[in-house]
Amino acid sequence: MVLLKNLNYSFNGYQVPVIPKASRTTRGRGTVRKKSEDNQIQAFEILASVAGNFLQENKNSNAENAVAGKDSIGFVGINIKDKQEEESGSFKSDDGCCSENASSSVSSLEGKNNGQRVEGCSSFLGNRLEGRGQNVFEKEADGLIKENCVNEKTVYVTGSSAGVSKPDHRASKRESSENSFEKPSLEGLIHGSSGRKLFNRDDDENFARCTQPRSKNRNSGPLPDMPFQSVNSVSASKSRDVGQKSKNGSLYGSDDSIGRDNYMLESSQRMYPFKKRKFFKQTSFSASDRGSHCRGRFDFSDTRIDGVNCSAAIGASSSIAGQQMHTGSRDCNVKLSIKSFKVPELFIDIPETATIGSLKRTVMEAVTAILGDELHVGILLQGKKVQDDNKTLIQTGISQDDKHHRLGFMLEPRHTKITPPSYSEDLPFRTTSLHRDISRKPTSLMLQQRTYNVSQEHSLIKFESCGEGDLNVVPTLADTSRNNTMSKCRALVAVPAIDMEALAVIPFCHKPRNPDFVQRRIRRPFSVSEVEALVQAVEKLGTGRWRDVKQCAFDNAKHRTYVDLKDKWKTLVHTARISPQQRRGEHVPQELLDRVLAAHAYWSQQQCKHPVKPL
DNA sequence: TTTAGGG
DNA sequence: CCCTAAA
Repeated sequence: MVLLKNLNYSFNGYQVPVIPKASRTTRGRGTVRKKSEDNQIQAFEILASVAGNFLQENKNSNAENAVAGKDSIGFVGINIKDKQEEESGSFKSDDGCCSENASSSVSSLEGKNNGQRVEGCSSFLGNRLEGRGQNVFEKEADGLIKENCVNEKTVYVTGSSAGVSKPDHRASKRESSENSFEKPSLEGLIHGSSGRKLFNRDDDENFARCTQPRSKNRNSGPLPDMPFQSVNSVSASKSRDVGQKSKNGSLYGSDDSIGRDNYMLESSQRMYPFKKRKFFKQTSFSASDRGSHCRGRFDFSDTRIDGVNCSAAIGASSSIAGQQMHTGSRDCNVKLSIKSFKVPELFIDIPETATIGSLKRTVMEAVTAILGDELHVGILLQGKKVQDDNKTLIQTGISQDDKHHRLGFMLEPRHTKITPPSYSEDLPFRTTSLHRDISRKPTSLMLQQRTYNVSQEHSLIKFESCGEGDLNVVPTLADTSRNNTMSKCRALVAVPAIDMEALAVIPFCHKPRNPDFVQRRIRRPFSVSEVEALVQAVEKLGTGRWRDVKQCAFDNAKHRTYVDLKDKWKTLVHTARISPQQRRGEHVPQELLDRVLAAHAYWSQQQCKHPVKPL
């Protein structure tokens, strides 16, 4: 979560594909695989996780206190016909404060018109229901749909496919976010707003800070006893073109916005969320089925309701595809298919002097953060949070009286964690010339830092105020600790007191918890900055201590695992060995590649000749 | 959980 | 990036 100042842009309806997150981080094509098919809540959670959606609390007029993500995003609604007003009362807050947690309903739609389309409907807090393909609710002429109560965040979708979409609430007076949700193009989506909040952002560059020599904190354990000199000599021997070059540092001068742009482009292109082959075997539809239609059926009790065309929106900004529930004890499968969904509304704060490239990147990060990982899916049943993951749907009563079972999902941050980066200063491998390079960060980075600084001043979050507004929690065994007040209130994006580095830290983090589904992580190319950080860390720690490398240089980059670093190193070595013409992707400065080779050579020797030192 | 490598 | 055998 980042609370930024400067220029504020809000992006409405930035459409993104559903990106389920697996154990670690990610986005991108991914696979959602279901291993077991029991209809447990857990399964629901996973499915739900596929469609994430955040609700950006946007109504806080007080910029200083603006907190994004304090609301969990409620999205998927299954067979919910009744308004949640009654229930929502318990967690509703007049000022949009975090008291109401995720369970509040943003709007309730009752889709009854098959085949009708709804576009740009329902924008609560900037969230939009995305009507794509067929089977979407038609937006009502009067535009009611898009007027939703800001405080209510869950969109309920009726399973039946008949009727007219209609909002139950219409409190929001936001108009700005109206119907501009189609494309993520900056022009179309940005609209200046002021002093508003923040959003999650990923920490692509966090490592950078960690990389910089700072007070020690060696969690990594003892560093190799490598004589500084010898190291130097090693690299020096190979270099002259290696170490020496670094003093120029020109490599960082290159505007990496280019890379960023590519990155964005690439990202957008790889938004494809799942691996078709693995996605939800039981269902007939594939992830590629972008149209948001749902052929699911709801079957509570004995009555079956064909949910053809029930698609509609998934909560706040997601589109749901299909669902199916059976009552029986044997054949009861509940199927959900959540297609793409839109990112609610992103607020970006960026200095006027920022470059377009950095803006793009910022947006990218914001989106990434939102779709990233660390999300926790909550299941709401009749407005109450179901916390026992082990209960079956039946036990929970979800597959019974359809009238009373309003099932909803919400996304919320797992828990916030801020890990100050650490980095030991002595580099056994490099000489000071390197430090110079390292310290010289790319423009974009600087920009970011500034941004962070700014936000730092305004990132005060009040989780405290989350006390009572909580949902009525269905008393269950599991997850209690994790889902108590704190986390509940924090909703998707909590903004803890931030500091430069903390900002970079992903606001929510969670552990993989649904082993049933595995999704491929989205590809996230290493930026030059990251490569630099990696190189530096490896120079210092060697090639066999990825965990330490991770801790030292990428501790805050949750999306980079030590395995990733190891893999990256592997590719870097390879890259360094091939001709520049053969290299692809963002160009890594030759200087860095040289260092890679040098370090690789050095540490290889160290490894082979155990305690022996090279040269 | 980490490493180390192949895929 | 993923998957895994080993450690």
